[in-house]
Amino acid sequence: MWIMVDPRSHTPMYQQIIDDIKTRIARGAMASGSKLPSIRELAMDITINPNTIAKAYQELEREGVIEVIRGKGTFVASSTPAEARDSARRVVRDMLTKTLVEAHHLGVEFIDVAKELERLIADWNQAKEGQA
Amino acid sequence: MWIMVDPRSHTPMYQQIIDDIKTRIARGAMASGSKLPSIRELAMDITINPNTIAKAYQELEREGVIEVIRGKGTFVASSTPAEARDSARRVVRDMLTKTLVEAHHLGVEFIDVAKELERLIADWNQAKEGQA
Amino acid sequence: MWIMVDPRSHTPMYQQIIDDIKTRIARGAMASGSKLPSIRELAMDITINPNTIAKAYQELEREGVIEVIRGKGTFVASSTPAEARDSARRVVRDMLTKTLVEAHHLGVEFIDVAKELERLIADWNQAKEGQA
Amino acid sequence: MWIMVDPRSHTPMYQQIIDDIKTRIARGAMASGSKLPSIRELAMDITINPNTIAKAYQELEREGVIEVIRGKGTFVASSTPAEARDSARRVVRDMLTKTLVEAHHLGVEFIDVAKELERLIADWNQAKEGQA
DNA sequence: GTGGTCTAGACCACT
DNA sequence: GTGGTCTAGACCACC
Repeated sequence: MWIMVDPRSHTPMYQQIIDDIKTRIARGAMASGSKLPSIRELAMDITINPNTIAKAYQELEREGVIEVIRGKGTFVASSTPAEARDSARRVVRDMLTKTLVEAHHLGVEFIDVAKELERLIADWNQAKEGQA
Repeated sequence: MWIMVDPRSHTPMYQQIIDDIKTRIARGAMASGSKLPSIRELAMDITINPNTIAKAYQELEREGVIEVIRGKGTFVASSTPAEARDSARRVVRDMLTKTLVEAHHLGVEFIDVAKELERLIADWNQAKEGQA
Repeated sequence: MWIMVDPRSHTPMYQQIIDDIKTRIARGAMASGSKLPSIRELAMDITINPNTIAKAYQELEREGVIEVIRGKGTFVASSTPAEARDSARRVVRDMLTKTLVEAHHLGVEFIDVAKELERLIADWNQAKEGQA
Repeated sequence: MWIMVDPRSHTPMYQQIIDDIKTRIARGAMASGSKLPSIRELAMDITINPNTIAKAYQELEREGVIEVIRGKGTFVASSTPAEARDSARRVVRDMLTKTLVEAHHLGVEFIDVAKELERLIADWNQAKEGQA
């Protein structure tokens, strides 16, 4: 796996790995049940401390995004964990609100934010169809 | 001022203050040129160390959100959309992308994200009119 | 006098006044022996606290740039104070060094710094001739 | 590292540290990617509070002069001339103008300022070759 | 009165 | 080990 991590970034490396894997799954690049590289394997690939990978995997498991099967490996979980359903809307709304605040201070019109979102969704869906 | 800070949160307190103030300004709750509470005053109010407030104010000034007038106090800057309109778009797009990734994992449909955004913008504009 | 002071700037207002007056004299806009506005007069003009003006004048007198004649007013001093001669070169060299350091970090070539300096000197001399 | 800081100076200690490090890098005394002393280490050396060093390092990182790698240390950034080439010129011009103003008051001829600058550049380049 | 700097010493997150 | 955050309390410069 060709994960890119930037040690200079202020977001911790383990978080970057989490974000990267979540994005892949979300984009459809990794299907449910597909196998993730082992910790040691991935650590070699991106020359990073295995502990850092382990921490990322641990957190992803905690969030229900991946599943660890002892002796077999780690796999993309089948679907959204049930308990998260409730807070989902709130999380999304908070992120959108932060985006609007930032847009305001950067002088970007709200209408342009909405347009940008629609464009991103369109691109996304198109990419998924391409993979199907 | 009734800023709420959670000392247990993972985002640093000074950052929470920054976010809070930026949100207020973006929402129109604090007009251009209006005075912010003095560092010591705010520190008393939310029982936090003045240095922490000072750090937040300094960062806000660096971002051009507020202005410091020596010996007088700190004030909301007259909105400076700045020259960096290009990078602004990129920032917004990145935030939206992260939101979509998160939405996917939480099982929220993209169409609902778009609807939520439109609802937020509508609320926002309405609130601003209410203040005018 | 039409001094421009920016209360938002991080350089203190009294220092801005000092810099402004020194620049005028250097540029030849104020000749030796010419009278400066009184503290109260200037304070009214730029709507600033008289104490701030007083501090600027005091510092300028200390540096030998202006002279205060009791009951008459304050005037541009005749020439460079004698004692400063020694350290003059060092001060200029330090300022140039700082400029080079900054230029390096900003990615400006040294040759361009030298060219810029020559251009500035040329402009300056031309302006002076225009006034003569 | 043998940084000299004068606690009695009017320019804050953290700024003196910033200036010193920027000068070293510009002079070529510290190459891209080389490691800076850790905050605590440097704090011990010059018997100064670690927080003061931290503030200097943070500002240097903000300016893109150094890079922080979490848990590893801080390193000289690979020279980033950045996109702001335009404003760079303005900064340099302003510094040169201030230098000329000061030179005039100190009785230093402009031609001597230009000569001094050329001498400094020559010395600088020579020193860099010596290190290569 | 305002914000800016510095110290001493603590605790935490990341690698 | 590294840097980042926070506190308590001090002193200073500016207006």
